[in-house]
Amino acid sequence: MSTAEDRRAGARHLPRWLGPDERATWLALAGVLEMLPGALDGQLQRDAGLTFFEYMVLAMLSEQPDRTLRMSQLAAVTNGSLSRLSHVATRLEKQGYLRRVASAQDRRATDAVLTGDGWDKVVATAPGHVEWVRTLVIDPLSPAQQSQLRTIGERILSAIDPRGNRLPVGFPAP
Amino acid sequence: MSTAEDRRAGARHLPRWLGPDERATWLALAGVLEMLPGALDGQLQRDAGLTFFEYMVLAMLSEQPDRTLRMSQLAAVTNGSLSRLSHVATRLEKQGYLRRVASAQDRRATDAVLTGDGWDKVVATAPGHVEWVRTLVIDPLSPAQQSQLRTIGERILSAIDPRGNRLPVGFPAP
DNA sequence: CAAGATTGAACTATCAATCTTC
DNA sequence: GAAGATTGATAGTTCAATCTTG
Repeated sequence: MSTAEDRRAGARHLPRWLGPDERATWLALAGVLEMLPGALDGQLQRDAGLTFFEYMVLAMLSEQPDRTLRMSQLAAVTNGSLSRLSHVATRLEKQGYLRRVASAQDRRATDAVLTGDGWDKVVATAPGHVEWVRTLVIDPLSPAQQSQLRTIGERILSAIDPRGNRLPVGFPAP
Repeated sequence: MSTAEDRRAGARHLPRWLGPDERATWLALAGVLEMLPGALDGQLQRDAGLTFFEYMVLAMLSEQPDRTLRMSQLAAVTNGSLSRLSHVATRLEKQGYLRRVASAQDRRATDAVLTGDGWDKVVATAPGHVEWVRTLVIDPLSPAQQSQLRTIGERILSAIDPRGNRLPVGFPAP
């Protein structure tokens, strides 16, 4: 048996609408989703001519002992698709910040390697970027809130991708 | 007096690097920033042929008593730029979901009005979208965490835009 | 057939310039 | 001159198709 609302909405179950508190939570997060990427891209674009995703690619490579990562692993740690990474790698390669070399072990695979110029770029860019991240995200939050945000973020990520191919790689500390 | 690190980085102050906890917090949030928009867009694109931003535009209009909002106000409540909204409004207008009419009071202004088709589109789309939002962000969190996320999100938004032109408008409950 | 990766086309967003009205 | 809004060009992302190797 179905209700009038079911048929109107084409839903198989009565939709569980968000309550006032849930709605406020969601709108706050949605606001962050719309605003923060632009704020991050803006600083990096002005100061370094990089997008946030491009910076993350270079930064994640700079964390590796040999400054090298398989394309598929690099995509995982930057939370991007392989296709997106491939396009970005083409751009970064043209700018001389990384190069791609065929893997010796698995001949399907490609390794991305940070060049000397790429390393210098990260070293030059990281301080301003980290300052900006502090200004927008870290400093406005108490240590308790930072801890809460970490847990909350990890839960949401698990809901999006239960497999969770996110590797424990680091943030640049050159 | 400046340190070697200052000169190397071109920084005027010693960069305050993120500590391990801060770094984990930031990486968790950065992961959400990269993954969640795609997950939201994916559901809406498949089920309704809409982007998340397009859905928000229609949903915010559907909240208004007269289903009408000034373009600049609509941009504010959807956390988008006026330029972005203008392009999106052109697309939505072509699809018949909204129309734009010159304001009577201020002849510089334009009012966006949700059409009957636009209303129907929101009614048909909202249940599936709300279910997906529940699955990804509400249900994985305890009520306490939801409350924390709201406060945290609002703090970050204040850091990005201290003026905070965000209006108290609602979520669709058609 | 699955995994790793790349490519081109279509789409979306951003930026600067522009126009009109207050 | 500033506010409200639009436009065109540029740049970046996504999607599906493709290719090669395990």
